[in-house]
Amino acid sequence: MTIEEVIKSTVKMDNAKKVILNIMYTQNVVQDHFNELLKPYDLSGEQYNVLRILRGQKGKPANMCVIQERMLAKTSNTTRLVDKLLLKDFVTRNVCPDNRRKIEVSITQKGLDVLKELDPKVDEHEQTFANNLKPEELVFLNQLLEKYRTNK
Amino acid sequence: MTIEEVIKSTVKMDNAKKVILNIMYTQNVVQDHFNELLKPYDLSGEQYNVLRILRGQKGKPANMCVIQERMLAKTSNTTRLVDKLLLKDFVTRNVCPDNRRKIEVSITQKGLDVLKELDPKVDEHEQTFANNLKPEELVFLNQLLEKYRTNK
DNA sequence: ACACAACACTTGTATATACAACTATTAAAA
DNA sequence: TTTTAATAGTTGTATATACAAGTGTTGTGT
Repeated sequence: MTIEEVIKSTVKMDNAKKVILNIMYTQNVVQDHFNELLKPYDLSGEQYNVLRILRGQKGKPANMCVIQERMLAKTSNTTRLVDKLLLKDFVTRNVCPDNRRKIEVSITQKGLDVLKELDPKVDEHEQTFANNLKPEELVFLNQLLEKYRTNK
Repeated sequence: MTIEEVIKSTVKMDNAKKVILNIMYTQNVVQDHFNELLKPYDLSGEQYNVLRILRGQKGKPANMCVIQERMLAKTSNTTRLVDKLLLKDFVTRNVCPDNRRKIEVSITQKGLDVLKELDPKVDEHEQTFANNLKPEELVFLNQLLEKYRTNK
């Protein structure tokens, strides 16, 4: 389905306009698909993201600003995101002894377990889309997107 | 900046994973840029979108479900979106005489004026990004994104 | 004609996000 | 040492979005 069909546009658009709509819409489609996957686990996409960042720390706790800078969407509310994860016992939160302004957030075993259960499903999600392209097209798509957003 | 640099990833990712992050992040960058543009006009991206759809009707009013199906993000709340536009006198809303379940929404002159003022800025926004790619790359990016999201 | 289903939209509620103001702690300057 | 500034997080408020239930209108079957 072309982007013109998606938005039922009658007029012809130039490629600069089309590419923006394509990026927006594709992100939407991918995100909807991912949210479906997460729904049974009562996790939002951003919450999952935080758990991934914490697992990437390999045992080392992360403080709030580290989490924030590693997230894709620079959400202004890491605190409340971590709150939600805390309620589900997926993370722990402690004041950093060296610098009491800082908070040390770590993933719990329960958090690691849920990630482990999700891993194959997330892989499958990624592959579902990636399989629509040849390996070299995938590489090229990455390069084009990177180049497209240069210096913003 | 590669997507690995953006999220400060230490480990190597495969291309299927990278492309998803690239799509998510690029959408984010583009959207932030666009929101900056709209800020002085007190319009959200979705509100702008609705105005564009209404202008596309060329005088013919659109009812709620027409607006909804033409939007990229299938938001469940066209009503409240139109409410906001109504408060700013950018649209009118009337019960359809032929079928009183339906609502006819039309853009006002004030709405058309604000779109006209925005047109060159939106063009510039689109070009800012598009200029990072050669014309044939832009075409290819559109094709790849379209192919990537096939059948979802 | 009446009951019932389908349609088009609205409203309530819970959650998410954006932005700014606020608190506590530490670092730097006077 | 006291004041001031910078840092790290938190909280309040307003707005946005998602999902489900509700209202009024029209269409269909008996």
